[in-house]
Amino acid sequence: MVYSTVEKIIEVAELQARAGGYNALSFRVIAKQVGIKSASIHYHFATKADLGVAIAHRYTARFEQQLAKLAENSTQPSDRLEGYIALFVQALTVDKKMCLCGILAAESDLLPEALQRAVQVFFEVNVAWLHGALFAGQPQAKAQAFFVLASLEGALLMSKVMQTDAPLEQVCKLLRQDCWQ
Amino acid sequence: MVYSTVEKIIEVAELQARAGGYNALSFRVIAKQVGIKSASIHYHFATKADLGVAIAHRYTARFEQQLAKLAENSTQPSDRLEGYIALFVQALTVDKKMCLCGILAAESDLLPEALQRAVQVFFEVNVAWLHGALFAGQPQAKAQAFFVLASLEGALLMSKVMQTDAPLEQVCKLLRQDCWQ
DNA sequence: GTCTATAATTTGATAGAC
DNA sequence: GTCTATCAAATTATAGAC
Repeated sequence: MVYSTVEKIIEVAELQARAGGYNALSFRVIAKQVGIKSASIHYHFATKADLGVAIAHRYTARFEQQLAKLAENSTQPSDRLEGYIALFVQALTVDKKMCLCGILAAESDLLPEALQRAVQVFFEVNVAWLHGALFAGQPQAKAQAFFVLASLEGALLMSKVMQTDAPLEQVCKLLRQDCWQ
Repeated sequence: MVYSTVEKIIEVAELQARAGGYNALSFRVIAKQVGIKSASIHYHFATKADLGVAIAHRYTARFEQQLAKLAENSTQPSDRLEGYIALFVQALTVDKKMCLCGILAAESDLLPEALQRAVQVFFEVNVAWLHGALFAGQPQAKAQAFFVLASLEGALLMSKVMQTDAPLEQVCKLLRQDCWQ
């Protein structure tokens, strides 16, 4: 796998933001990890806000690809839910990081407007997919979509700070039970 | 109501942290709002980490008082759930801010250790209360407790960034329906 | 308890050479 | 595209006067 400098910057920056949020992003720290100087980052991203938006866009795009694959690989809503859950379990157990847009959403009051909007899109995309691919036709489809996403974001955040997978695991268990009782 | 300088500092700092997280806290900004100089804050809180811990402690203590009052005022689990839900609805619609410990939990990877622990306590306290006051005796009490807290924290975060109360409202609606079906 | 003054560091960003 | 050099501003924190 060959990465361009831009891709490396975004990758490193994403991991940093997923650990400490937007204000934890530092051009110098990113540059050091990429192997360039901080001034060079400005060639690719004029401002920090631009970099933030780029991270959010790539994160959302990657998520969308995975959602599309989930819908291809399974038609059963319960199978799709299982795949959707796996995305959040991976964040916790493999990446050992928050959901990028989860942490940015929490900080959204003080984010640059363009970044706020980019984070908002992530949630709209997810709610729309859950609504259409999991709960289509159900009487409270929209509420169910909110519920699944909210409980997974919240459980991820709890598992991070409580330093145990239990919250996310238990929430997933109840989601599997309750979604189509 | 008369406030000491320490109380004013904590109050202002809490609101700031609930908008942008730990790194958005600025001694100078806090000092200006309180009406003192930033150096004076160090008289009350030696380091920024100490201030962070103080905010989290007061936030958790206030929450605990409200939880105790909820348990006093009602014995019906469904009534207690209603009161519990109201705490998060108030954060969104009155304070128009995140839950302090929700936003700090998201950032927990890069927080000072003492603050990490303080935030962890908030979640332990809430899970314990939900477990005992709402789901006592139920087969999946612990999982239910995780579920209620996670979905409310997540819904709050979604409502903030999507700039609509819908996610929190819909999640609350489903919680009322599903908790004791 | 609060102040002034200042240290030491880090921040995002720019100018201009190569 | 990346570099060096630098700027202006912001950061937490400390020393010492009052």
